[in-house]
Amino acid sequence: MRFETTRRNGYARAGKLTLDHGIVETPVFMPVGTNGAIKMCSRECVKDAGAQIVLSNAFHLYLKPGLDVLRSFGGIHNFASWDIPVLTDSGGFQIFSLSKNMHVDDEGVEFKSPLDGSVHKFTPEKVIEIQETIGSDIAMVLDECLAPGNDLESTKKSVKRTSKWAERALKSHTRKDQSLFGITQGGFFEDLRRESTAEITSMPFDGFGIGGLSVGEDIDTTLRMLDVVLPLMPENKPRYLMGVGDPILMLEAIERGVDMMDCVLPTRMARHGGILTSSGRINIRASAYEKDPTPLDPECNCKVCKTYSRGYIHHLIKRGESTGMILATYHNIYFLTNLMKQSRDAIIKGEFGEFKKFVIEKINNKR
RNA sequence: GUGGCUGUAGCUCAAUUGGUAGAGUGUCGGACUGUGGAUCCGAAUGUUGUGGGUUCAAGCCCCACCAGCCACC
Repeated sequence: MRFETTRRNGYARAGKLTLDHGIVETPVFMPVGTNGAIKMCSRECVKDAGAQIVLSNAFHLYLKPGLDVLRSFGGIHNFASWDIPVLTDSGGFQIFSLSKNMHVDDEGVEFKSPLDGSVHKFTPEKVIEIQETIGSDIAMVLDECLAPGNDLESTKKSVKRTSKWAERALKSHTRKDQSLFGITQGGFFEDLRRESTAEITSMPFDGFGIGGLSVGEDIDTTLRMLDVVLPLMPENKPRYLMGVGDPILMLEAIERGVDMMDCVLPTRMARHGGILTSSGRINIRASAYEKDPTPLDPECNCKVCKTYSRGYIHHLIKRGESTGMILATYHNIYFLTNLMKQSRDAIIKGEFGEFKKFVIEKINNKR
């Protein structure tokens, strides 16, 4: 892996990430395909919508189809016929989001499969093994992502644990053609955020994730944490803000120096009729769009917006037609990849501040 | 034609011995951020087929009518 920042505008950066399966221009949005597919979007559509890299998930792929199948195909690229870079999340987030059936200790995480109730144990080493089998271009270490509301003491303990896990992950990682990212945590305590960032970034990872944000806290808190953390991160390595896909928050993150982001929100929302537009989010199910002949976003140049009306997609989504979900998903992915591309262009021109202000004002005005 | 059953929210149905109607679904909004096409939250909706009667009180009891279904001639 090679990463270079080609241009900077304040703290915002335009960069280029070179991976075995392709070059990724940053800032970048990465659509999420947990099970080896972006829901409602074929590989062709994903690429067509502008995605340069996609996410998958060690936790889910390990459960199904399982390592045997992945091994027999020689990894996710061959299995899913994905010829673009793939990043796999470790499953750390699942500890948090599926915590009812999990038990965490210093050794690792024991959990019951939500699919069949079987018991499994993830350790930092196991999660590396899984991701090496998957063969993703970028692997993430196992971390512990706490829910908001944890006190200082338990968060501190969690930060220590995440650091220890990071060391173990580094030691067990063998594939030279796979990059490994560490993940910083720290809840909503500035000191712990600093501590975690210092510890994790002192280790020889290829890049660094910022975890545990956008998990229910308000946006001011998120931004405060970013303000604390980003200046402490190495200039020469990519920074990945995990789980953020709100346009405004993405722009705020880019302004502070974030290079990569992923989120299920745009694709999940699309399936329920949530459409991202340049003048804010709309719910296409609303009866106001029943007879609307205009495109989802009049300012969008994507294929869906050039072809279909709001009224038609309103009808399809309300009827649960997968075609409606497919069209909405395509548009939302296009919208975010396009927003990233525009951000990049603005950074290169040295106009990111103005660009961000313009976009955010437009989104806020219409609502 | 005769006998029986049924008629309650758009739909499918609840409502202990008569005490002034609820649920699911659908509809209309909203939430969702390292993926549940999942889920959650909020809202609206009925002169209980029609017309009478009994009763302090009727979706429940009585009568007539209407509609649908079943059975038998």
